[in-house]
Amino acid sequence: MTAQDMASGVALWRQVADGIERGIANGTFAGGERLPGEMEIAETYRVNRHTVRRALAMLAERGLVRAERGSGTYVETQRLAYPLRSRTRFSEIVGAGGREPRGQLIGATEEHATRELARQLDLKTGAPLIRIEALRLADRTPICVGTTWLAAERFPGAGRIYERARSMTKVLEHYGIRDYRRASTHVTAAIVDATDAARLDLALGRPILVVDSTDIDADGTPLLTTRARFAAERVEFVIENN
Amino acid sequence: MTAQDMASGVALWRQVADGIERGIANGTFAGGERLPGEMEIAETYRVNRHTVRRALAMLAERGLVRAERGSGTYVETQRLAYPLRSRTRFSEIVGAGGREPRGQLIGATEEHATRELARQLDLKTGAPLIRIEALRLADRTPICVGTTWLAAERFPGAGRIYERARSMTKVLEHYGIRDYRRASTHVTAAIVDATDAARLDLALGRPILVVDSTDIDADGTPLLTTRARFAAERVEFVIENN
DNA sequence: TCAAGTTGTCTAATATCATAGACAACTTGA
DNA sequence: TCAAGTTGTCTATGATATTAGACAACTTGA
Repeated sequence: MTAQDMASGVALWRQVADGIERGIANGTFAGGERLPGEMEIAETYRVNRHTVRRALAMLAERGLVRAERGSGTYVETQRLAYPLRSRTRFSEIVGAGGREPRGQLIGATEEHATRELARQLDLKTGAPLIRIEALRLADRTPICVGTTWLAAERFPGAGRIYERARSMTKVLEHYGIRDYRRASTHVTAAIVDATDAARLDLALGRPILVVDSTDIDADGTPLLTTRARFAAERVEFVIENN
Repeated sequence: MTAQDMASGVALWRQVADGIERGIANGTFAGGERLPGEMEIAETYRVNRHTVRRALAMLAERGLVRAERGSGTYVETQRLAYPLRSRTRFSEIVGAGGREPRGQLIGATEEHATRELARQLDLKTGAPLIRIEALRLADRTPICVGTTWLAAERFPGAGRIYERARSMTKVLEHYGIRDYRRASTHVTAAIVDATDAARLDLALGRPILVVDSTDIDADGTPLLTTRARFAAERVEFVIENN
């Protein structure tokens, strides 16, 4: 313990915790990676192992790391802070966190509107729909799979356009819609099914967040409705109360 | 002491000191003004008077406040926090502190390069130089006098241009240099001489900080070298370690 | 299976942090 | 001059932070 540290007014364990957190934030310790052993950390910070343990306990409580007895302490895969607002796009959210957003088309098919889908899109039951299945990733980590339904009459060939653009915003732009917003958002939770588990690279039995949302244009006309399934352990919805 | 404070890892006296320092920085407590009494501060922060005293002792040691027995504790004339980075300009630093930066040309003359100046500017000994002497102030307080040397062949008439622009950045822009950066910075201390004492409005015998620096362009070619003398009691250099 | 290395959990001693009270020394204004 | 209010200094006590050592429980790879 140096004289500087003694006069700093910041506890040693806190300094160690801050240092490790910085390392996680700037990529020195990547998500899922194993941290140096407690003894090694203690030596690098010239501090007792118990002090390191206290720092790690704080980081563990905040969910940044996870200790595994006998093995080591690992950087928890960083949860994506996902604000639920009316005008944010997946790419913006991921980009804001310094990660690269990716989109991947799983498939586009045609089907007919169920009563529920018809109600949400303000169509008649049985109306032709385009169903787009897409996977969204941050860097190489799958975040969510989303199923989007659009009216086939208004958006003919939307599936092929999404395949090239890989962005629903750009698909709507192709049809001349530059301004749209979230009309409603419903969030619930479930257990992942086998299909989504494979797509999301999730173990069976893991929880997912299910988000049903409908987007409308400036006139209030429904454009599309989406059911997105998020890997709960990789995302954290943020509702801002201002 | 709340549960939050206990787990923060930051000592109470440090929190109080930071709070008072913030108050000084944002103008809640102006320079020269009397702080609330120790008892009053203790009550506002809900801590013991001794804890406040420790906070004030730290601030006093850093020169931000000065205690006067029987009277009170007063805010010392604010020291300018001056970051030593490769791309910051005097005007930006002063402006960031909410003060108005001013520059004042003392004089511009021609002279020949000494061996040392030639080495720094990558010229031959005896090469013609332009020597610009300038005073820099924050609001009405002199902060430093700087002597800048430029190669006369590359920057003909730089003195007159500085006189109008009052900014070395703008002088370089005039010669088509939009990007330049600090190549080296050397800091030492000395006692002010009579000439600089008058310019800086400093008492004789007061310490100054002497900063020798050389700026280079994007290609690494030396553009100018400067010896700046700062009134030590009005400035505090900040070196960020990240 | 075993050795080496890891995290988890005890006990213990020392240093620092924070509170509490009392009084001295000093300044200020009535 | 004097009372009120200020900072300076001392003692004392309990809580927290930090270090130190030992051992258990567990994982990993040879």
